[in-house]
Amino acid sequence: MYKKKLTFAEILEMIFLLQHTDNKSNARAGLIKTDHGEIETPIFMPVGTQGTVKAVHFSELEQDIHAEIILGNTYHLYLRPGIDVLEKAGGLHKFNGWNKPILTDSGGFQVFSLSENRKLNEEGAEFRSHVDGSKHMFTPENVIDIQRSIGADIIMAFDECTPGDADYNYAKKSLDMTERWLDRCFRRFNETECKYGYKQCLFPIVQGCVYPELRIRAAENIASKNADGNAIGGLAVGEPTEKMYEMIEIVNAILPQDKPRYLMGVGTPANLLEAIERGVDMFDCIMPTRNGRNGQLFTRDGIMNMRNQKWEYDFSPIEEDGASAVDSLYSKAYLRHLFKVDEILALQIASIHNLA
RNA sequence: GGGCAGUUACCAGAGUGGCCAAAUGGGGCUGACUGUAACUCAGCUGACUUACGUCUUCGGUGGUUCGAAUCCAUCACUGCCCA
Repeated sequence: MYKKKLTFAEILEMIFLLQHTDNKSNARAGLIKTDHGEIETPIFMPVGTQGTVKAVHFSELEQDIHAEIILGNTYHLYLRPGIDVLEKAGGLHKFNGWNKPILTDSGGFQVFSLSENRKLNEEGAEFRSHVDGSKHMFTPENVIDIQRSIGADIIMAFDECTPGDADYNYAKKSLDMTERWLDRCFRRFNETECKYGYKQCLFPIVQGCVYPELRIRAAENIASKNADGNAIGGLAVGEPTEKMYEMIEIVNAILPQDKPRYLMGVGTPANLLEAIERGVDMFDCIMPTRNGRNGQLFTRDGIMNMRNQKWEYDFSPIEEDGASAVDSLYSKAYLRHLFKVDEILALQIASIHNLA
């Protein structure tokens, strides 16, 4: 239980204020401070790969969904609109008009998802653009530079997101390289600064696939970096869900208590709750927006495909304003259903607060 | 009244003697989606069957043929053109 009273100066210094911890689980409630505002954790961060959260207006994000931070993606923003455009605009916040915190993923996930379009080597990853086939090189150094230009509040180390079914040897070699890349990321990060006058922080990413030995090694290495926050990557990428939970437990036992823990790319409502219980503070996932666009909801009665006839829909509590765009409707309905989970979390977190 | 074209599954529309229960779209049904190359993808969509398979279909009827959605005759209907 975190009981130390902090001075105002101390609070200002901290990026993460751990407010309460649960005594029955590893769940915590905290506050992340950035120059674009505060984030209450546990937090789900909607994904806005290309600078905009698909099918959801910023006004909806703020007023209906109460998003406190959104994601952008280095690879996608680098290709379009391009770094020169973003720099000219004064960074992504100015470019897209989102004045709250932003986190950018490094492109490590594209190393995984666009694996047919890239070649990996020690130097970095050579990509062929999925847009026009042009060749581009991503290295730990230029990925940091690009993220400096994008100007997100939280930026991510460049890693290889190892597939969930990788064998031990591959996973180990992959982790070895990710760790070397991490050192290069920090070096570059420390010798550069934000271009727009506010603070950026760099989160390293724990890899190691489903192998406890590798995860432990990775977590220990990353814990020693004393970063402002730490991420767990390479999960929900093909491994069994139980393995994912097991890895989270192993890693969170090692990662610093007093820094936010970010489980990348996860996930389903159940995944969120399970991970919060294991001490995760931050999440992102494309699932709400994609499933929203594809008409699928999570309900307490199970998965619901909204385009199927057997369901009778009652949009009345959702559509007070009579908006007509069907895809927007799906997304909003979905997002609200998902963020109903937030209500459950809110209750849990409230109970944690009461215990304090 | 004359001439021409056509009628195929829920709809549109291929198919012009056997490899056809019949391409492809749409529609319908059902899944999937986890740091977003995906407002996308996959399966099913004549009947019975878990399946193998069997049966009934291509406007109606009657033929030709070992075999017909496909050829012939005839009837019905639709569209266009000329009177």
